[in-house]
Amino acid sequence: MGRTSNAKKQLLDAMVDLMWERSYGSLTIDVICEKAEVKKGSFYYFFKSKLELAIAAMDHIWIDFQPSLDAVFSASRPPLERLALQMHECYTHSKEVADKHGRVLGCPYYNVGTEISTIEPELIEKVNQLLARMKRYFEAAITEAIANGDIAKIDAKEAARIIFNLHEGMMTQARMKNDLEPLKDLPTATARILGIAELPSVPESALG
Amino acid sequence: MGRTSNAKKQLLDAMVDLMWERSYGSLTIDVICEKAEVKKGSFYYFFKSKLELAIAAMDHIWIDFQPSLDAVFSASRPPLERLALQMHECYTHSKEVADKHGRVLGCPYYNVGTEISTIEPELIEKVNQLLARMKRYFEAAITEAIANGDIAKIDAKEAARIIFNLHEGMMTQARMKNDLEPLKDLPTATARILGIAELPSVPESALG
DNA sequence: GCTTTACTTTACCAAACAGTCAACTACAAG
DNA sequence: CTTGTAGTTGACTGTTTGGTAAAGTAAAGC
Repeated sequence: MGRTSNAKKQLLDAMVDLMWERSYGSLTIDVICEKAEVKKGSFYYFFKSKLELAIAAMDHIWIDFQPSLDAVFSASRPPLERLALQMHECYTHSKEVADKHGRVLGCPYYNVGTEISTIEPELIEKVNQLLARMKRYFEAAITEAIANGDIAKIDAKEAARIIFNLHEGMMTQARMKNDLEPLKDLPTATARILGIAELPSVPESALG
Repeated sequence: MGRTSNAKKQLLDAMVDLMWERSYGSLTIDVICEKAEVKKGSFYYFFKSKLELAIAAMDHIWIDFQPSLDAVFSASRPPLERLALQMHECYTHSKEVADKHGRVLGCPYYNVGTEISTIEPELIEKVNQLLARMKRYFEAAITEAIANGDIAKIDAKEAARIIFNLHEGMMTQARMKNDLEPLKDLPTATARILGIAELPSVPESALG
């Protein structure tokens, strides 16, 4: 079967970091290869272009990210608690990333999606698909909260869209200002949109 | 005083369009010059780099945009009506832009701000400054609405941050999906955050 | 240990690119 | 109408870039 390699994974990891830390357009094949410690020939052995690597990198992020989303939105938790935890995790996870990268970075999907939406149709399609998948977690929790009578009857799809876009808008704001403070508005804002005084507090058992 | 020129304005206009339609990173000096119908030598006569032009282009957008902001947030209108009109204008203006450019483009400040925030400190500073200026319109209207007793006493700065970021998040979503529908959630969402059933309707005299 | 196959490496090319410069031109003001 | 000045032009340089291809190498499987 020939020799084995981890160059593909190294390229994906490097691409994820670079797109997050910088931007899609500012990256060159040489820069990606240098960060991945892979020679250019190997790059073209595994990917036919920067675009193809970027699309694969988006899936790569999702595979890393989904387990924590599943944990936060676990059916074992009451729906409003899931949302409260997500808003909390958004802050703590962003802080971890900021500590690791020396800077607040926001949401990689929104960052590159905004940048390339008019330029790279295949990439924006992938980004939209993954963002839609993420939004469904919000929608399911809201639908369940309504069914439980935790909140008044509202349009769950609409509320999910609003909360999700607010979420992303705040992440973007945090990136631009290199400051985590905007994320602290998330629980209050979510509660307001759901028409309740405040979200339930996050149980200690869910933290750390 | 020597010969006159409109090359500088042509470059600024071209840069605004290109950054909005594409992205900052995807632009080369040659592309900018071609769109502006200006030779590269003239580019370097007026600007020392793409970065410097981009910074000037941000101010250029503001100068075009401020009068309409002033009109929408006119003190002659009740504060909640200003917000209602702004949410309405956000849709109609985005539609005009989409008709003209053949695509939904979102907010130029958020677009390039997201892209370059980690790369070009001078440009992100300019963007943040102009976004803060824009946010003040929201904050003033909310403060006045509270003073008038139109809405309950809430933290006006916080509410302005939330509504503003939601606003920008929705514009970004509209760009990514190339679809104006997300913007229709704005009036409902704004009302929820202000803790009222709905925003006042926009008087016909304010339209068109 | 030999062969096949999966991957690596280096050197290379052509195109795209940022940035410069000296010669040139239009025009405003005296 | 002439002179100084603001702006224009195109040709040029060196560098960075995407992309290729041919020779080389490690290991999996027989």
